[in-house]
Amino acid sequence: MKDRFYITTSIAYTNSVPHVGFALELVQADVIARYQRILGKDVLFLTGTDEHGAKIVKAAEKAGKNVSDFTDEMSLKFKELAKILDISNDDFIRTTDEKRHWPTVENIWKKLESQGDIYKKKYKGLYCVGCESFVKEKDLVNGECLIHHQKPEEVQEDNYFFKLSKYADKVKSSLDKEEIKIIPSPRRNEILSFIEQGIEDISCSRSKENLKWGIPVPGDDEQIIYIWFEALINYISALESSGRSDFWPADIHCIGKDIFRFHSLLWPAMLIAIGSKVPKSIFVHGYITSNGEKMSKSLGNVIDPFELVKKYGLDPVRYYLLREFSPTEDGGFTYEKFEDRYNSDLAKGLGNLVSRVLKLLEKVEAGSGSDLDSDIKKAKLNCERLLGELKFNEALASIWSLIGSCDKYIETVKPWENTEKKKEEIGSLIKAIGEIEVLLRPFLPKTAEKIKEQLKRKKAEPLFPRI
RNA sequence: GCCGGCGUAGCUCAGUGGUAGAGCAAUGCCUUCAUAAGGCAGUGGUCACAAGUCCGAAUCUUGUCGCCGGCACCA
Repeated sequence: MKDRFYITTSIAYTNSVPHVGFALELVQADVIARYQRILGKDVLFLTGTDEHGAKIVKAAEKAGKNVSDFTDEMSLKFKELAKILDISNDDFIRTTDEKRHWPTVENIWKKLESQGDIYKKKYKGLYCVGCESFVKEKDLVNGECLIHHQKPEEVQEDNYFFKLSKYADKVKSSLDKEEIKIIPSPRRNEILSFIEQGIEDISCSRSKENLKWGIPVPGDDEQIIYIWFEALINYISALESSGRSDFWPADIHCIGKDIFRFHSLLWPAMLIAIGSKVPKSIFVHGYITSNGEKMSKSLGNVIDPFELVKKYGLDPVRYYLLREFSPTEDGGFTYEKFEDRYNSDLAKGLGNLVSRVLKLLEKVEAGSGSDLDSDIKKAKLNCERLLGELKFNEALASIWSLIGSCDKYIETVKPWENTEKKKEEIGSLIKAIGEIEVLLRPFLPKTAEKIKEQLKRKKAEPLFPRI
């Protein structure tokens, strides 16, 4: 039986349309998923949308829509994004799905409550009416909320709490022993030192007054399950509701750094509490910045992934996201860089090489050459190693170094000249192109297909017209 | 404030004790099979700054400056 491999992205929050940051997460996860399939694993690749919470209610109101319609619409946008990026996800889960997501959430809640890991406690906090949320003492100036310049009220409400403190040590030991591997490792140190500071129990419900849009606490109509507590469970509810529970534990959760803590502390704690296994690894990618700042609507620097694909095509977008950024660090997006990459790497690099070799092949039959074998082997080994380390940018660079070797080789042997070796030389090149095609499959599946097709038909057609 | 990271060619970065590197951009030469594509060569950096250890430091230590991340319920 094939080894199973379960990979997830985070579930995207549907308070707004998708931005290019989530596109990055999807594409990175997709490369991993495709690569694992190539390795022969039985892969399950999940993505989806996180649709509850006060922010969503607010966003829907602002859009003048009913919350349910609003989230349907937004969720669809994320589904479309995955489609236009050629993401190979096998499933798509929504937290508003009462048939698929809710039962698992309710069962886990009941289990935790029955074993005493969820309990009711009075929560005292400062509530700012303007913010419509609890505020922290340290954020106040002269006892007033900075945004609304008013004193928050002291509010007491009953909330359910999860005994996070009870499981923190166990989570820490999982992290220490790398049962949960955090990539990149500085994040691991970050969470470890955070745990060492001491962990308190976490509230896992909100009163219905403050939060209407969510999953009700089983057996208590006055409370709604806290968004995070419920959202994380998607990774399991998607499996249970489709009869694929044996895929757990996840091999890798791909997430952004903003939600790192929930995944590396709360989630493992919940899993340990219900007697389940913890995820094997958590991969934390960086942010894409625009003009040196985090993208936001108010700054007007948001990059729309749909427009990118429409303007440049699918694979150039995938290529840019994977090649330009260091996978775990922030990187700035600029159209100038994008077009530089496109022209130098795709048009003049890969595209031109395939084109010149295939033009030669149109005229002469290829023999069997092995002049480029050592370059091919080197590229293959480097690419596989780097892909295993999730260094997508460097893995691509290793493929491009093979492209460079091919260009140098052509310059040296001049296979267009009539010599006896011509056939073998072209054969060497065809072998290299064939390997490039194979190596590109996880990254640029459509382009790989095109190359394969052109090799088969021995007919050159431009892959990436210069812009 | 505390903890951690970073500061190397115009840009993106590699380089953990032994004569400064790659890719892109820019320049010159060669070439024409190819998407006005390709190859070669040069240019380009007091490796943030200062002091120290060492025969020798981008690389180790200390200090200064600058940037970034974390310091729980924010999806």
